Amino acid sequence: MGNLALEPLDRPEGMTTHEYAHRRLRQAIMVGSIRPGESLTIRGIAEAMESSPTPVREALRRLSSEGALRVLDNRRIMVPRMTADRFSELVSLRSVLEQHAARRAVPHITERRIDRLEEIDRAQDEAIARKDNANALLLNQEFHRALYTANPEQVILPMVESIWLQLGPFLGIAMEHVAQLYFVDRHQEAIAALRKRDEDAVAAAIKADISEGIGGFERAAIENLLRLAGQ
Amino acid sequence: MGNLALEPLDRPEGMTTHEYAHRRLRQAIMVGSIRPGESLTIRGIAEAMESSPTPVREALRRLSSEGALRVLDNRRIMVPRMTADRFSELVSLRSVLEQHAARRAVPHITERRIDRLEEIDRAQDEAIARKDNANALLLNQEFHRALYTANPEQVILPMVESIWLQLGPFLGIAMEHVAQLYFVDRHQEAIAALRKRDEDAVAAAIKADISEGIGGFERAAIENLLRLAGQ
DNA sequence: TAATTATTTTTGTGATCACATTTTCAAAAT
DNA sequence: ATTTTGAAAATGTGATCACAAAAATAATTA
Repeated sequence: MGNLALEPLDRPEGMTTHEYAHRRLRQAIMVGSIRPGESLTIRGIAEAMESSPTPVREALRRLSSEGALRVLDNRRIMVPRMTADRFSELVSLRSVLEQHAARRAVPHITERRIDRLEEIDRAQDEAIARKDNANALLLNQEFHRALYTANPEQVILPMVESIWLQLGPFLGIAMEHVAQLYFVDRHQEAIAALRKRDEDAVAAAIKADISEGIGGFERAAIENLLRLAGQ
Repeated sequence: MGNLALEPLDRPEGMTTHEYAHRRLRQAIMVGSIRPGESLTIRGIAEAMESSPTPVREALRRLSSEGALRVLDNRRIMVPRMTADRFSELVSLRSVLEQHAARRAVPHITERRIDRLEEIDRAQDEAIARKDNANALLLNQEFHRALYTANPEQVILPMVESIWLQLGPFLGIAMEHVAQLYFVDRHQEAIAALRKRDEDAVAAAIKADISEGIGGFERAAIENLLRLAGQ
């Protein structure tokens, strides 16, 4: 079952073991360190994190409820396989969900937060420049998260992150087989729209960001990629 | 912490204890048997279900990831309180999400499934007629679920159900304080649109169904209701 | 050699226990 | 009467164990 590819990830004092296990596995899945179809065992993870089955089970249950893992009939747990249909479903849902999240954020946005968005976008560009795919991915998510969390009432974000989690493993093989993930984004357009508090324009920017970014994978390309990765 | 108000709920042979605990708690929350702000204890639930802490913890973790429960800083677990803002956020997201789910279902709909929708709608009307609020609620959900699951690729449904879960406890107090939950629906309109495979009309029907149904709660009414319930 | 059977190992599951923290409740002090 | 202190109870947490089912491996048979 592999070395889990889990960078240890710092653990704040007082954090419970099950929460730590959850965060660590989640991070690994999010950045594509675990491949679609790979199966995880409770004891294996417990051993890898030097803990015991009980907290690991809690972490795995949470991740399965978050769509990141699938529990099979034999009760074994694996990272879901990707298909072209599922990918299309995920991307179209992501578009709808994030447009809505963006709209609901606009009334609460502050100049201060927009400045932070600029910062994050700059950092992402740097990561892209040095071909640091994993960090570019994380910074891209950080940009979107920083926008949506302007809205103090957060019921959407967990769902958005669930989609990211479900896309993660596929992005992992994409990054492995495509030399450089094609990072186009419409962040500057979104920022400009935010400065004007133009809800429609912000939503349009997010829509374009997604459809031209991850939505750029065409059906044939996905199937080809999956075949390449032996899926 | 009360008697949990958990009707035993039949347990298929071979179902694990943690899954059973999850289903039972989930059902209770969904139909509003557990009040907002009520806190749950691992041992209490374990005792009520005649099992032990381990599987109950797994169930509670899942429910917290599904938005049905909130884990506090003191690690205690409770049903989230409702506020007018949160309610508005939930309903607007529900509208967007279910419209999208409906659209994605239309291409896969069959006459057979539409017939089943008619059946469910009839059953719901009967439940309403005999003032059986809980079952009317469940049958309403069943109607929506039966529509969305026409789409074989299901990433949306868990999110839709997460919203239902988060609205459940509030609906519980609503049913308690408003003699009869005002059940307006646009199911017949949705069915007619489905027969014509008219995606826009289906989405419009769902949108109206939600905004005239649960969306009918006005801000003042919600705050009043919460005060009445001692929230 | 291929298929079948038997054995061993792996794995998920649920109960139990000890520990630390938090909460609750009673007693004491201001 | 209110606050403070202290003891007792309740609670979340994580490790361990026994059990049953499943998977993997070895041995046997056709």
